[in-house]
This record gives sequence, C-alpha cells and structure tokens, in this order.
Amino acid sequence: MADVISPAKLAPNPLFLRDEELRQGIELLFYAYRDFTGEPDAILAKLGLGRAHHRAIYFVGRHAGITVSELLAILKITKQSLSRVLSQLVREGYVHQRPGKRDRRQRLLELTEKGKELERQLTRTQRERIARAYREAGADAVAGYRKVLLGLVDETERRKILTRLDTATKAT
Amino acid sequence: MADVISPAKLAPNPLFLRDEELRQGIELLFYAYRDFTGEPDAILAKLGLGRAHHRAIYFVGRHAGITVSELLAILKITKQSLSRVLSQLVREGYVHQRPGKRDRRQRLLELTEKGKELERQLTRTQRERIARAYREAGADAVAGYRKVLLGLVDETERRKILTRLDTATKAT
DNA sequence: GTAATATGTCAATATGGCTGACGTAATTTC
DNA sequence: GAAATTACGTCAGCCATATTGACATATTAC
Repeated sequence: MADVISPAKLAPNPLFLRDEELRQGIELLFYAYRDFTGEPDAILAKLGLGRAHHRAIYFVGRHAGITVSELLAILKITKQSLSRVLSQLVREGYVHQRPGKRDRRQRLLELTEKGKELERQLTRTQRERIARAYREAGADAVAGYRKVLLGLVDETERRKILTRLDTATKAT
Repeated sequence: MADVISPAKLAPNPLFLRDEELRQGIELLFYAYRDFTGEPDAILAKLGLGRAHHRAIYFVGRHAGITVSELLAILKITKQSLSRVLSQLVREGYVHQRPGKRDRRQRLLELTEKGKELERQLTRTQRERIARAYREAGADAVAGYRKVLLGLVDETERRKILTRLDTATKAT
C-alpha cells in the first residue's frame, strides 16, 4: 500500500479530468435531474399517476404507433412494470392501442386527445426549463451538454439513441 | 383555437431553441441518467442496498461531518425517508454518527472505513463513465455540460450548489 | 406442425418515496 | 427560569415502481 500512488495524480491529466471535476460532474447531474422531475411529478400526483406514467406518455407521444417492445427497449424496465403503467393509461383513456397491420400480435400505442393534452402539460414545464437553461448558456454550451450526455450513455445504446432522436415523429 | 400559432413558430428563435432540439435535450438527460445509475445499482443490490443508500453514502463521504438537516436539504426527501436509509447504514457499519460539539442536538455524519470502501467502489464506476465522456467530448464541451445542467437546477438552489461544490471536503 | 415471437397476466417481494402524529433532548428567546 | 423553537428520531400506514418467476394466448415463421 505504501507505494500506491493516488490515481488522480498518476497521469498528467487535463484539469477537467481531475477527481474533483468529475465529482462535480456527477453531482450536477444529480441536482439537475432532481429538479427537472419535480414539476411534472407534482402535476402527475394530482391525477394519481407517477413518473413512470410520464415516461410512457412522453415516448408514446414522441413515437406514435410505437410497439410495446420498442417502448420496453427505451425505458429498460420489465414488461410487468410497464404493463401495470400502460394498462392504467389505457384504462383511463390516455393511451390507445390498435393491432399492427403487418403483425397483428403487436399493439401499436398512441396517445388519445386526452393523452396528448396531458403530455403537453407535463412536457411544457420541462421544455420551458430546458429552454431557459439553453438560452442562458448559449449554443456552444448546448452542443457540449449534448455531447457529454450522449457520452454517458452505454456505448451499445448510442447509435440507437441517435437514430431514435432523428426519426422521432415530425408531425405535431 | 383556430388562431393559435404554434409557440415553436412564434418567435425567430435560434435553432437550438426549437421544440425538436428541446425535446432531444430532455431525452438525452433521461438516457444518460438511466445508464449512469445502472452499474452502482447492481453493486448495491448484492448488498441489500438501493440507490437511496448510494446517494446518502455519496454525500456523507463528500461532506464529512454533515448534519442530518443539511443532508435532507441536498436530497430533498422527507426525514422519515432518510431516516430509514440512514439508520440502516449506521446499523450495518457504513456510517458513523457523533454529536455536534457546538450543538449537541446535531448528529454529525461520517463514513466508516467500510463506508469509504463502498463509496469508492460505487463512485469508481460513475467516475470512470464521466471521465470517458469528458475525455471524448473535450474541455469546451465539459464547460457547456456544466453550464446547462446548472441552469436546469431551481434558481433558488444554484447559489447553494455552487457553494457546496466549492466547499466540498478537499482531503481524501 | 412446431418453434419462436409479441404481448399480457398472476403472484409475491422489495425499495423508496409520502403524510401525519408524537417524543426527546438541547438551544434560544424573552 | 419558563416557553418556544430546533434537531432529530420513530411509529404507523399508504402508494408508486421496480423486481423475479411462471404461465397463457395469439400470431408469425420455418
């Protein structure tokens, strides 16, 4: 043990790779996420829904006609967990299911009008928050934000995500 | 309704403030957070602990001698929720409590050796992930990442967080 | 016709939030 | 020195969200 050199001092790392910087990066992510979810959570609570419902509604809205398995791949939860959330959303009229045309086993998901309305309400608070942060930080900072966040994603997922971001529903 | 103009088209916004861009910013945050918590969660599960324990251990390690109420202010959960987590960590020997000297009502928190070891193990995976992302993205991108994330935080919290980031324990 | 796929469901379990109420010790205030 | 406030804890109950494992039903593919 006596000869072990602290990893932080081992290599002539650039300043932004020092342990202290990395910890700040971790903490900022925590704080941002903590506050980012606060407002929608409050709206959802009044409707007897939770954050999981928001996620489902968001991605169904973003990818109208998405299949259950595609949604599972995005959320990375078990089908049992999603099933509970989804069946509640269907039961309460936020989401509509229709069988796939090519493959009738599939249940293609889309938001009802009621669902779209809720989606807009929930996303508005987050969009405003992001817009404010983007505006204050400027275009270059936004590019950096995107670059780093994408780098935090599992390597095997990045390509998928980039594709997904591009092919998201264009029509509103 | 017929006369409502889509907010996205209302003003000559810069490109990075278009609705599509904002949505991508929202989604990237989701994906990054999703994968960022995956590895520590797996380690914790084997020990019968959860993500909440990680957060507590992390911030106690970061601010040795922190009080319970300071920790509550960081985590923004109820004391009942924290109590459950904290008392388990104390019971299992990860965290040690000692009364405050100036104010003996306080219970100052610090990690035991066992706690420090676990903290290192948990944080290592995240630090490596952040470091990789930082390295790939470069110093400018890192600055942007920080700027935007801080902008996502509640306005009333920003000053506190900046102070906190600065005054974090220097000694390791 | 058999295998694989897409989806759903039942059951049990755990985590981590929440509210509300109450208790104790220590400190501060007047 | 009594009263109010603060720091912290605890009991009880509730809810949302995740898990594993097993089984069921269509439908499609080979």
